[in-house]
Amino acid sequence: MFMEAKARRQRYRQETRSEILSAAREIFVRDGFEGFSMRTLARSVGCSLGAIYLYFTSKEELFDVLVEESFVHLYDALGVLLKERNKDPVRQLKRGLRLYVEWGLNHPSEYQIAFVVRKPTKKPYRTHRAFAAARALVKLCLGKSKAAQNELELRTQALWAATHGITSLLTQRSSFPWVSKRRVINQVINSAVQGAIGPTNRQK
Amino acid sequence: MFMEAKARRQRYRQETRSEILSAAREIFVRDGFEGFSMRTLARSVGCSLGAIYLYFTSKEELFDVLVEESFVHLYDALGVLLKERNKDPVRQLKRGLRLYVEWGLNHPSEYQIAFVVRKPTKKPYRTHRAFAAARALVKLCLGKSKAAQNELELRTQALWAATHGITSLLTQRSSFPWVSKRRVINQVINSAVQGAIGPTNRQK
DNA sequence: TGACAGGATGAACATCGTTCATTATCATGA
DNA sequence: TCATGATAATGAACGATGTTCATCCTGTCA
Repeated sequence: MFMEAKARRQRYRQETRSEILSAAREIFVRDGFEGFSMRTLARSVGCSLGAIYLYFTSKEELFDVLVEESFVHLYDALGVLLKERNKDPVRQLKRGLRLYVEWGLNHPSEYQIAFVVRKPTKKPYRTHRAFAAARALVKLCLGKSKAAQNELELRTQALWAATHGITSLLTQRSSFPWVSKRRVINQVINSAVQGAIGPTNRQK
Repeated sequence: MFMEAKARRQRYRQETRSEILSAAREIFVRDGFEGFSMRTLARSVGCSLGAIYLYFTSKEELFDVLVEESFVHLYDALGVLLKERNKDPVRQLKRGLRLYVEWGLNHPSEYQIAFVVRKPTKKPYRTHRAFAAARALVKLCLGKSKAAQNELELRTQALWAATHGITSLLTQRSSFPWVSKRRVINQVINSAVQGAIGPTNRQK
């Protein structure tokens, strides 16, 4: 009769917290990053403006949670790839990168916040799981070549940079006269993967 | 005795406009994008807040001019490359891309505004001269191969995307544990160029 | 019933970009 | 020389933003 009250309190608290989050996500997806305001959020939730600050210390923290939540799905999708050991690692790697790009196209606002808007001085998002998956696949592709394995980190970073480039441009400047979004994605990924798993013949 | 006054007016106007621009650039470079406010600008210039709106219709237009000014130097540097016809076009292309990346590293705020922050829905898309320069060099590299030339635009776009990716990441997340900025840049550029001038063996 | 803890409120603060009625400045025409 | 008209410049104001806080309301336990 005394823990019960506290538990119910906490449960209720968690509940309204989720309501705020889902309302925030709806506005965020619909109106984008600049269409979002704490006041419209409060109106949508049906509570006062100050109430939101009882559940989130700031707008930034709210976005952190929102983006982190969204990234989980990407993590999961990429994690599945790693488990399929029987497939050709190069094809797996390309599939993973395509998943990454497509996820960015489907979640432009989240991608923008995670890699663009956010100040890098804050704690980074846990994008490293996706990065780790890429590194593991590159390692598989490189095989037993010692020279290439020594460049594993370098090659993975470059691979990620190129993939991020096309993702960022397609989400941010979708009105650019792309010859074909799908073909450009493939061209970028194929080139980057080829370079990542190729020989270490870089001059100087 | 009558055009003279008008001319002096215009000269003076141009002068204060330049003063505003240079003060704005200073604040912009020092405090970044969010440290910038029209009020601090007015204080720095030594005029009232409203006065700035006599010379620029909005903060956005002011940034447009600022960024456009900065880009001119990049254009010039890349334009020189195109004039040196005797060199190996592949090396020229790589040099141009490295120039592009380095320019981004030296002008992170401008790069961010031009390709990241800015909404592309404003005035119609004006493909940059830098892109045209890249396309011209890729065309040179491709030689007489008809099949490859048909993919000229595709290959250039992918090349730009990869280069933008590393530029964007290095400027935005310079605290990421890059194995070596210089080596990553080279790895990205070498892979992307190799892919851009390679055969057209892409499956489907 | 009364006391108490915690959720919720709405007014307020500081700041932002932008606008506008008003004033100051100054070269020119009578 | 003085009035006129055009333009530069001002500062107060508007609406909007994120955030805070003193004040209520509400439900739980002795």
